[in-house]
Amino acid sequence: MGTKERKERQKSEMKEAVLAAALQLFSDEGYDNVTMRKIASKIEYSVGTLYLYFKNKDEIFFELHTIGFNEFYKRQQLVQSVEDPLKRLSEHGLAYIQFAIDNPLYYDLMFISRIPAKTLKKKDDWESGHRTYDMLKLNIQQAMDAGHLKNLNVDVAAFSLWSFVHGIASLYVRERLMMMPTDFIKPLIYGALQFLERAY
Amino acid sequence: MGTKERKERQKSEMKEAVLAAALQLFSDEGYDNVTMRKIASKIEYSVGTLYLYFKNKDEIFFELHTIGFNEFYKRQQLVQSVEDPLKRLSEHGLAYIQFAIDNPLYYDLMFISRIPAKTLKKKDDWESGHRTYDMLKLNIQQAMDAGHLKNLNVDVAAFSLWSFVHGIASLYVRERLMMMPTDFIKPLIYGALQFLERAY
Amino acid sequence: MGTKERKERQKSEMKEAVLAAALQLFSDEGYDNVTMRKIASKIEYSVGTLYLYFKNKDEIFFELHTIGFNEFYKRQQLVQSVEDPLKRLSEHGLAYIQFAIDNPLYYDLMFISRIPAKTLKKKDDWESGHRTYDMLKLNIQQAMDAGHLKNLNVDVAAFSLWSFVHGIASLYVRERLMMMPTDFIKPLIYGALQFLERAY
Amino acid sequence: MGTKERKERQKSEMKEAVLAAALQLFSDEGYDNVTMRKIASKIEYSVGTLYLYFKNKDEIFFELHTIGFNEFYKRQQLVQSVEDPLKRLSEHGLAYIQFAIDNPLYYDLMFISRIPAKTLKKKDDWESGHRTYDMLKLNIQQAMDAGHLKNLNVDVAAFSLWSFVHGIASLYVRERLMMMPTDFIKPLIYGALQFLERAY
DNA sequence: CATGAATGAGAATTCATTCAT
DNA sequence: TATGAATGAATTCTCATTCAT
Repeated sequence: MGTKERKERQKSEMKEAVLAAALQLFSDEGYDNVTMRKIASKIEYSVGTLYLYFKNKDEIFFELHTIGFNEFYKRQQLVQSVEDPLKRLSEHGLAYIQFAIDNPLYYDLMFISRIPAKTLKKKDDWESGHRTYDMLKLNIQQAMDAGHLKNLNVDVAAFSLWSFVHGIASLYVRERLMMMPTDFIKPLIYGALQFLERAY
Repeated sequence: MGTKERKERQKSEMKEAVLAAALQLFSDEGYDNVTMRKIASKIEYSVGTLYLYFKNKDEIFFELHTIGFNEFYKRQQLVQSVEDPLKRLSEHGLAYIQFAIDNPLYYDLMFISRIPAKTLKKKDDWESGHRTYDMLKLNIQQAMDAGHLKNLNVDVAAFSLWSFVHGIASLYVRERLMMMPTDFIKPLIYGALQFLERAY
Repeated sequence: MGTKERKERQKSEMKEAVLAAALQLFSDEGYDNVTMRKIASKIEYSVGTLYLYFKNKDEIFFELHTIGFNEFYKRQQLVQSVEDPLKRLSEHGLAYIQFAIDNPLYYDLMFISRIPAKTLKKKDDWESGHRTYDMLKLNIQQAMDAGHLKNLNVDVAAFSLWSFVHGIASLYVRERLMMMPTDFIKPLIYGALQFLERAY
Repeated sequence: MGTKERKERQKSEMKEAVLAAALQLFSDEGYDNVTMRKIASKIEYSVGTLYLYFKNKDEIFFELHTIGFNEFYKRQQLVQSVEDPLKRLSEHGLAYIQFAIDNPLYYDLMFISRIPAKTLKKKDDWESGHRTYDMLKLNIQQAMDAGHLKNLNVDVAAFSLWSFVHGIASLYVRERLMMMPTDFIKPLIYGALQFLERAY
């Protein structure tokens, strides 16, 4: 029945609206300063309504967490189609940062924020994080096999690359770059990625 | 008067005790879970007493912020005595990370945490941040003048270096490295700093 | 019209289902922990539906009250067919307790529970309580006329008998006898009734 | 110091005021209908203040429970000084009921109310209940040894006596005797106790 | 200087009830 | 008739802050 479908759609639209509001508030005010009241009033509903869609506050944040990691993993995977190992490595870093630029709120939630302990217990999420790290190590190994990144330990290289892109992403996401003229920021980021390649 | 001085000293000892307790709690329980009551009971005073030394909770954290930045600047300055420009650059990075390792709570507070908006208005703090960044740029320029870091823009290089060390420090401070064996972490960090030098 | 009748029947079947669910929940979770949602989900209807059959939550419990008192009175009346006054008195007590054993939820609701003040206003219910008490007094009088319960005031005797059976029933219903081995409880109760007869 | 003592006294006076208000409300409105707000406003304090004296709502009720059982046990013990076993038994019953008459709110809380599960866990309280029951059985045995209560099982007798006095107390406490003229109630109760003795 | 009592505002969550569909 | 979405008011509990002593 069309009716049933419409209802389903409305329900999921509502959930999305709640999640979007929560994500925005979370980014603006920090995890602990987001109250159910604030989320509710942002979407102009009563507080109780939130509880029709989510069991409790934690669940809202856990759901955002999951969505973020899924999208993250998907993006990272796309890079794997690049043939040349060195180019793949570069694209990998670019994709990482691009994810942060495109989804700064998610990046913050996933990689910077302190997260409520309860949420952390559900380890499934971290898996896509680990899978991504393994993917990075594999790419590094293949680049090494192709004669690059000489005289380096895989773990050190992986950690270095991750630190670098995480540093960039963090500064961008937490707006520590605001001192720079806006037009300047992205060239800076891409410049930094090129800088990194000098070390390969 | 000696009396006056003693009182001053006692007063500042008390403030330090409060700040130390607050910093510790901040680390143990996360920014938002630090309550005035917890700070007070940690130093075995009553809550009301805190208000004799600090106007309010924000002021406590603002003061920590200031202390952190001063210490940070002092540390960075020590490096300037190194003659060789390239060596100086390496030491600069090392000092940055060493600060984070030695003072993870301060690093977190200064470069990662979200700070209540009110606090941020007092811009004085950031000054030592800016001074440090200028110092970095100067060091880079001098390294370039000495023939290193060829074909690079100063701003790009400064941003790259900062990102790199901030990335390392962030991952360390927010315990995103917990997946690694403990003994492994510091070699990894020093390895990463060497990796960076390949790009010089 | 048959249609009308069928509808009536369906309506009253629905009401009964609601009342049964409410009574059960009342027993399982305590009066105040029964929510409309729980009742509704127990009979697998939506909450709103309850309001088609009952004005509000109070009405549900008031109706249970009424049903209980009616059943109670009916049971008590059956005893009146016993010829011998003394035997009739004994049977009366037994029937009282048997009602509590067979319908602990009703007994609780009727004679122990605090009922929302609103409900109590409707005094009709108590009538069957009064009628029963009058019946008891009549039976006592007739036993006296037959030479039993010598030297006793009717009111004192009635109150004594009622207290006794109510005491037993209350302890049973509110599970204050749980310390006793299960098999022991009913013999105890019947023993107590015989004990009472020693005073006749 | 007198100051310290005065503060102690004030503190315990406050606790008592809270407990008294809670007990009254509890009796008037039933356990679950007593809210912290109601208690607070009855003593004309803010809600938060209650939490300075009691950890949470349960603790208030648990404390009342404890006080009640202690007083109860003390009262029951007094009777033991009566020499004559039969007289002692009578006094025992009288003391039981007198406790209920003097402390109807406590009696309700202790022997009639449904109590939050958490409270029940702390079994210490029940001990004085059990000790009292054991005392009753002992007294019965001694009355039997003195030639009374012939042909009776101790357990049956104990249960009968308890049921009887509990029945009276319950009806009194829950105001099921309101249909009787006030002046009539107490004579009725004492009459009932005499009635009971006919069975000895 | 130090305290501890007090509070008002605000947090998460629950629930009886209403109402458009 | 039946529903499910929505809400307002209520619940327990916490906390930064004030203030008389």
